[in-house]
Amino acid sequence: MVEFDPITEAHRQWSARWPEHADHMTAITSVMRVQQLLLARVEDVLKPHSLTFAAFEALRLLAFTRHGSLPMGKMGERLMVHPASVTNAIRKLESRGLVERRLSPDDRRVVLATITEGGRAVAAEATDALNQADFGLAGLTREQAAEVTVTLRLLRTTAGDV
Amino acid sequence: MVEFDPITEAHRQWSARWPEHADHMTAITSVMRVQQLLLARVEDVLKPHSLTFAAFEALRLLAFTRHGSLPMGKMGERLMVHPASVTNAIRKLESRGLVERRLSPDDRRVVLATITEGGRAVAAEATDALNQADFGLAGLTREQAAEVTVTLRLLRTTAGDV
DNA sequence: ATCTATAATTTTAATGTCCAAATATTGAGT
DNA sequence: ACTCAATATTTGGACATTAAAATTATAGAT
Repeated sequence: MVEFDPITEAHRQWSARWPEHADHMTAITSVMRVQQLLLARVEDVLKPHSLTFAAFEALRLLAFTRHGSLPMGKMGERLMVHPASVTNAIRKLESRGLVERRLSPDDRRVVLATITEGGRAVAAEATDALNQADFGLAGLTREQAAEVTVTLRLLRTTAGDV
Repeated sequence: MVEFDPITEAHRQWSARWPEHADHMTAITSVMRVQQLLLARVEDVLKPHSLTFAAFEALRLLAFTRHGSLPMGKMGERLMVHPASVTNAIRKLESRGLVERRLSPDDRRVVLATITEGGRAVAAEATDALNQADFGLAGLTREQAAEVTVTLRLLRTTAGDV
């Protein structure tokens, strides 16, 4: 709890000078702040499993696939992150033996990341922990959580996503 | 535009296994994605002014104050970032002559960051650029932008913010 | 006066993200 | 076959963020 809300204060400052832009400024600031808060919460939950959120998402994605493997590039698309970030995340998982990398037999430019048995176990435990913690959103009902998604999808749409 | 939406797909996968947690998972993922998109847009607008969003916010905050200066610690509170991040941002601004640092006469533990005339000029230009670009949210009406803020405030409240 | 706990800031080290450039491989056209 | 543009991934560089330790200064208690 903060004595006063910095975001409300920023909106006040902006309204006094550029009233027609204050709402957009505040929306951005809210997104940045919420992301920061939620990421911290989620990573707290994942810490005992030695996973970052990015690593968790990569592992979870592989566990979902039919054969437990996916080309690096496809992972970047699905996770919506830069290819270099995938390289980074997979390297770390590989060093822990949770994932293996091999060249695709079909196209040797392609690197297939494959989840190991150990990786599946860690993914299952971490998933359970996050679900129990409701991803740091225990304070929201399912309806409220869905509302957040809907509102942000509107924003993603105008941003060229979706 | 993506052929299919990775977030919708993730929701489908989650629903098939842990239906009671799918909405919370998707809300988190949406927040992360939107933050990434908006930060990229905002930083594109700021690039010609050689400012990152973090640096812009620090400069803007100083320009708002009565005397154009604030203790480092207070800046961290207002910007809701780690003290080390403030140190980092101010160091960079100082090296460009946009901000000066001096010890507080009242308490010599305190460092006062003070915006210079040059800093005010850059802040004004960058602010104008962001306002013109509606902070990357040109696709949203003021009402829609306000709705984003309201929805996320609900989330911030349950997360102990506000 | 002196000691000690508290406070403000910086430094250091570990991570994570992105971009741009480099490397390797494929595939299409001639 | 041969050339060349396109594709997949990694590497190196620039930043940002955080936690934890170190530094310096203040203020309250004895």
